[in-house]
Amino acid sequence: MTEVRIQDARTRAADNLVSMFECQIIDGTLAVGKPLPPEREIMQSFGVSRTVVREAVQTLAAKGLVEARPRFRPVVRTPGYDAAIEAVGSVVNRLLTVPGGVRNLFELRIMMEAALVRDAALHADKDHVARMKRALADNEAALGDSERFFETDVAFHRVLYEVPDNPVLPPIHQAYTDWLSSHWTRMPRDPERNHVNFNAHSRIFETILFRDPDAAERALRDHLDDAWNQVRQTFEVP
Amino acid sequence: MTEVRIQDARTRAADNLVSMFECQIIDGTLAVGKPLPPEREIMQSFGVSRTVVREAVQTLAAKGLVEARPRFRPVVRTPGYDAAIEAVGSVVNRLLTVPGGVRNLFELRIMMEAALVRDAALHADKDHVARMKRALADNEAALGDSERFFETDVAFHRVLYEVPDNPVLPPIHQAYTDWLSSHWTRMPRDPERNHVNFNAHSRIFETILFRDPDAAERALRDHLDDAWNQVRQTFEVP
DNA sequence: CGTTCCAATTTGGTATGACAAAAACGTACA
DNA sequence: TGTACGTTTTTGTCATACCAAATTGGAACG
Repeated sequence: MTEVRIQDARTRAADNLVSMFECQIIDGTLAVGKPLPPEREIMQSFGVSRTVVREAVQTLAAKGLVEARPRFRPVVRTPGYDAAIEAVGSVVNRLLTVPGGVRNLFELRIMMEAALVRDAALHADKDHVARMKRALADNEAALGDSERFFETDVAFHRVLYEVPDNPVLPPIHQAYTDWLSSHWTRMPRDPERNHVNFNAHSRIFETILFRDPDAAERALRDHLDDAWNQVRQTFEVP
Repeated sequence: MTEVRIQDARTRAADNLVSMFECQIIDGTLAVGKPLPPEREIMQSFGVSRTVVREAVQTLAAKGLVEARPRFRPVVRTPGYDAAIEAVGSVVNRLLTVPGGVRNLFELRIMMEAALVRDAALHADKDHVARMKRALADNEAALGDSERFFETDVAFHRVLYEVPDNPVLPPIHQAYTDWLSSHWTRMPRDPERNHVNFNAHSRIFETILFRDPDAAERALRDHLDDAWNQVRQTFEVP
């Protein structure tokens, strides 16, 4: 009985296993939500040791293809854009520590949200507008409570990511807030700033209502530039 | 000698090790480019078995924090936005297989490049314009060679990602082309389409020269929408 | 017939030891 | 000084063992 060994000296068995699993996950042989076979079963069917199997599974989990809670069987993760975001978490966190890292990411966010408000000004329908209006009302109601104001602030911006109806966008917003929030929360919260931010949100909303993309972009850039200036001292040491 | 065990029943030792390494990498204890300590040394200093150490290292590699060539010591990777892109590769590939996955990603690209040409029309300096001009010339020179035309096509678009001078953007362009190229290359290449695309590029370039962001965005959207219509039949089965 | 509860079994997490092959190292040699 | 060779590390993999937690199966019970 000759074992089929796809393995020369310069490839790890675990990596091959990972590739196998990736294929089986993509083509549906391993169905979403279903657990992987037991490790001992895998090692038999692939003719490798359990060490290799475990390393492979660990890698799959790190890549975000399976969800592996300790002591439970790893289950094939439902393909979602949030998994993708999660997979980059570690690297991004590292990038944020290098000089200019936060700034680069924040500028990307500005650019993206500028595009989003333009899109909203042109294409937002009644439902989107209603959601924005509601988010704005929540925002106003929380003017006195800085903690809640932060939440409603995030929620207002999130609506912008929902307008184009592209499932990639909301997870991106989630990622931005996750990654940048630690820098934001260090910022001193005072009610006066809440008012400034709320007014900025109102202006953005108005420009969208007026279907004026240029004004919308300008309002948003003013808002985020201002926000950036508030936060920059927190971690920039010039 | 009491071992310090940060470990209750519901956390894996390997995961803790990964966290430790992540911290040490971020705070510079593990310098960039330097190899990790030998596995046997790690297992002693952390009081875990080699199995655990190997799983941790494998995970670090999957996350893109270290580069682990087989048989070589894993070296701490230089923090780059390309590493982040690479980390999501597996998940994205999977997303591209689900219905509408390619379309979602392509629309994100359209939105982003629309923002980029607007920015270029407003802020591109002489150097950027020169690079675009050159890329366009290469593009024209390759009109007869579909293989080379594709390369110069990509190169032209890349310049757009270089204008804002944000190091996040070029890797994003790289990611787009990596992820979508497999779908593009299946498209029939005929010289006539090359001409159409070249003309579209020319138009985009002109509008940027004229400092007309609206026209630039329109030209780019026309270009990419057209490209999308060409590719859609390749993988859409309506 | 359905539910609850307990024990037996399975399975994941970890440790240990072993070995081949490749890399790193040091030494002798040209 | 530079190169070739042999020794020592070190990685990749396997086999085995053990514990504790999770799963399973069935018995007891309502």
